[in-house]
Amino acid sequence: MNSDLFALIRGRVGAALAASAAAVPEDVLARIEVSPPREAAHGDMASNAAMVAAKAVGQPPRVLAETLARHLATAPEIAAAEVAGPGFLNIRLHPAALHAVIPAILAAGEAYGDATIGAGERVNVEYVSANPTGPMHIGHCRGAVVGDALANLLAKTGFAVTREYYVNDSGAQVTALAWAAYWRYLRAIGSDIAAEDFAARAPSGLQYRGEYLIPVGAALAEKFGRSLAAEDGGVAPPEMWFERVRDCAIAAMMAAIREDLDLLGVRPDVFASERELVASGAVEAVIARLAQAGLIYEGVLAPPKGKLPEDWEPREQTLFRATQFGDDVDRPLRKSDGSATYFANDIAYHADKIGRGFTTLIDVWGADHGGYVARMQAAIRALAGDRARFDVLLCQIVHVLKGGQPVRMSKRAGTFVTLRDLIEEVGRDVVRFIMLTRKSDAQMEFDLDQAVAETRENPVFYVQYAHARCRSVLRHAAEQGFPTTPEALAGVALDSLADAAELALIRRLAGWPRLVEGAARAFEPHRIAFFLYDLAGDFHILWNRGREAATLRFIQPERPAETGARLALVAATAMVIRSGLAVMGVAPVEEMR
RNA sequence: GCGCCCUUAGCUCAGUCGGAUAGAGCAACAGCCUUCUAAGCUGUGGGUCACUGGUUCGAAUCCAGUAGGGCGCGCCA
Repeated sequence: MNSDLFALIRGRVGAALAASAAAVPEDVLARIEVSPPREAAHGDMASNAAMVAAKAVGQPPRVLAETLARHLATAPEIAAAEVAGPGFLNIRLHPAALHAVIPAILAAGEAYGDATIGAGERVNVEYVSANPTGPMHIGHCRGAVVGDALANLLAKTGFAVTREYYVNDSGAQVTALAWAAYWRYLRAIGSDIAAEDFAARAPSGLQYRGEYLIPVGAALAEKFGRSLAAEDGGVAPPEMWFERVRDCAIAAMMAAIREDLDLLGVRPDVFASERELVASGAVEAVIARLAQAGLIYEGVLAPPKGKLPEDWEPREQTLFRATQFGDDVDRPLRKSDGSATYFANDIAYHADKIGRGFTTLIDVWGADHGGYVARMQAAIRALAGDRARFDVLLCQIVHVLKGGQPVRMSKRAGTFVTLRDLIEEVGRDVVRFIMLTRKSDAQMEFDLDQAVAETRENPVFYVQYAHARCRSVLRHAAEQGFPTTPEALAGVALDSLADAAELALIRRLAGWPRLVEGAARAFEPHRIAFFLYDLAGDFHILWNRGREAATLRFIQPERPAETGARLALVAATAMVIRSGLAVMGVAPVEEMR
């Protein structure tokens, strides 16, 4: 059977429509849905087909629906189809059709729900891309998890996914990092130069004062001795030390970031270096391309409307005609010293991705970069027209709560919560799960107390608990001599599964492929978390029924046939939970401690 | 001032390319259980989907405007 029951029935509806009416346009067909009904009393599935197609067919919705219902009633899976409301088709399935979901799951394993909508299209998901200027903190964490889960989701639905991290190892922030590391170096070789005195001598002050650079200073002292300092152990001219210190500092920061990512279970396929990109000439090449296309000019931008910045003065700049591609203003590509802006580098980077053969580019950014989306969109349209699709997922800020109080984070005060701290406090799987319990563009509160609570309030616990219960049942059954392998359970008779709670659980399982596909199309990995929470709820209900009525327990030693059917259902449930957790990058637990 | 995102139950949030009587958890209230399958279970109340207008068979969903919140706004990345 088709392993997506909803897709199967949608096919039946399509066939019924083809048999009842003249050709219906493609765009109308595409709008036909077969979905779970809001009310369980409406049956197993509902379709809007008659309402959607009524106009094209030239019949009132209810009349068309009656015709479709008659055709549908002849389909082997369908027990009844009736018309309701303004023209809904309510479809009731034969129990056997629902039951067939279970062996399909057991046969497919974690691959149940895999789809082919990606058709092998090459997608590049760029996420995290934290500047290599310090350890990762909570602010980076959400984007890392969302990007990683999205990549998993797209891979599951047939896209050829590359996970990429863009290393901003060029520019002012990295220069500031080099100076900060140099200060730590001077301290390491015995200089007592104070932070304020050093800041006065560094071109952009001393921006990174965190203790995490102390080991970098020590390593520099170890490697270079006093050779990077002036005779008196003070600040030497940058030509003497800058590149070596910078490279060393970046390497140390990237090593730390990779460790942090690894703790989180994030392992990018590609680390793309901005500095290498610039060195390769790609930026000048892409500016030349745009110039050739007539999309660059020297001009003066109008000041922002409303209140004028204090230091505003008109300046002539090299501008990209972003307004031709939907942006509000044209955007500068060069600073006044002639060097490229970050935007110019980023255009070159995205052009590079397109050049590597990706046709869908997805960037996961912090919400503070929201104002940047339109110009990047414009640049990509200018370069690739409609040959490449570009989407940005903006991740809103995460507020951390402890004891009901917000945990204030300040780099300067040194109180920011690092990713490592967070993982050590609640665990990697909890971090990943919680980060996916909100739409990415909604603000989120991360309640440290709730994250480790063992109650229904904690979705991680609730879902893991359902999986552990499933596994526990299967372990007990195996001890009592019941077959519990997927192969064995895929062959058992399932007729006895007729309880309302059992059928509700099966319906939920049947919806997994549909959910996966929808989440992938919308780039919304958080839907997986909500689905698993609901699925866990359905399972827990069934489990609790057994507390009251012994005959509803999964294992019935005197009734091997019913037990087999229930074990198959339990095994299928565990499999779908595993499958969902795999997308989220969370490891399923076999038992609760 | 302009642009983007957001506004759904007391709280935190779901809500599928527009679909039927808008859902869940928490909190509140009322019962049950006091056990063994494992950290309780069942039920009830609670909504002008920020507001106003529009599109249509049908709008929380799309469009326009208003109010409130977040983010951003020429050589930071």
